[in-house]
Amino acid sequence: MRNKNLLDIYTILTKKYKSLNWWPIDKKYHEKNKTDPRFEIITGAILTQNTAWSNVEKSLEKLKEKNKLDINSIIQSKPKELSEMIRSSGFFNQKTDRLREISMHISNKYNQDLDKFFSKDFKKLRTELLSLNGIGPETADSILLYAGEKPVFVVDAYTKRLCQRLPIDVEIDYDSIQKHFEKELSKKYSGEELIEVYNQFHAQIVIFAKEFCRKKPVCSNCPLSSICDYTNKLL
DNA sequence: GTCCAGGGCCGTT
DNA sequence: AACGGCCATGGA
Repeated sequence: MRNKNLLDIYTILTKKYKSLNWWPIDKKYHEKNKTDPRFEIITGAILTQNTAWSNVEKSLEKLKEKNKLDINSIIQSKPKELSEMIRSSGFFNQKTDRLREISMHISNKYNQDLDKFFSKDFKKLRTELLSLNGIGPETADSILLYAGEKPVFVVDAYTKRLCQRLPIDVEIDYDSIQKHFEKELSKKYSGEELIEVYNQFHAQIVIFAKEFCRKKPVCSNCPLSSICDYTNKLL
């Protein structure tokens, strides 16, 4: 049976993983420093590009130690200082440029005001994000969904792998997969609830793929084995 | 020691 | 349009 139903998959994964707190932010830091917590998500989205989150956490801690986790501080920091603080995230020279570029953009065009930034029509905002050097579709969509709370489904390497293995009948490119997920999920959900489903489902897929649907799959005890062709082929 | 992680860009076919 | 090389650290 090809073309697995996304709603079925979501139901199964929700049963297993309950409610995930996927993109934690340090609320206390931002309350104390009167900084915008959404910028921590923007920063994390860039730092985690092809990088383990554990390495990103170290960088975020360093930025917080030095009270630099805000747009203005990033702009004011010397590039060398900044790249040293985010060293643990890897690709630190590029990521320094990328953090500075998006910070400059939000500063120049929105006066460093993320309320203004995110109040823009999110489809236009997506195009705008993609025009920045170093912001590709996944980073843009992570920012839109997790910081902006916009109804945008985030696709990543794990989502692609899941689609190939189950399989889900869709072209394996970012936009096709995203469209398919958004179309299917918005049949059942809407508004705030849809946003929460996008949030949870993406998080579930990442956790699930790390645990079971790895490059070398661990199919024993996989919660999706009953509907996965890949598993059944192996057996 | 090797592999790879919550990508994206740029140059070559 | 598709593909390969490149960017770099730290944990498994």
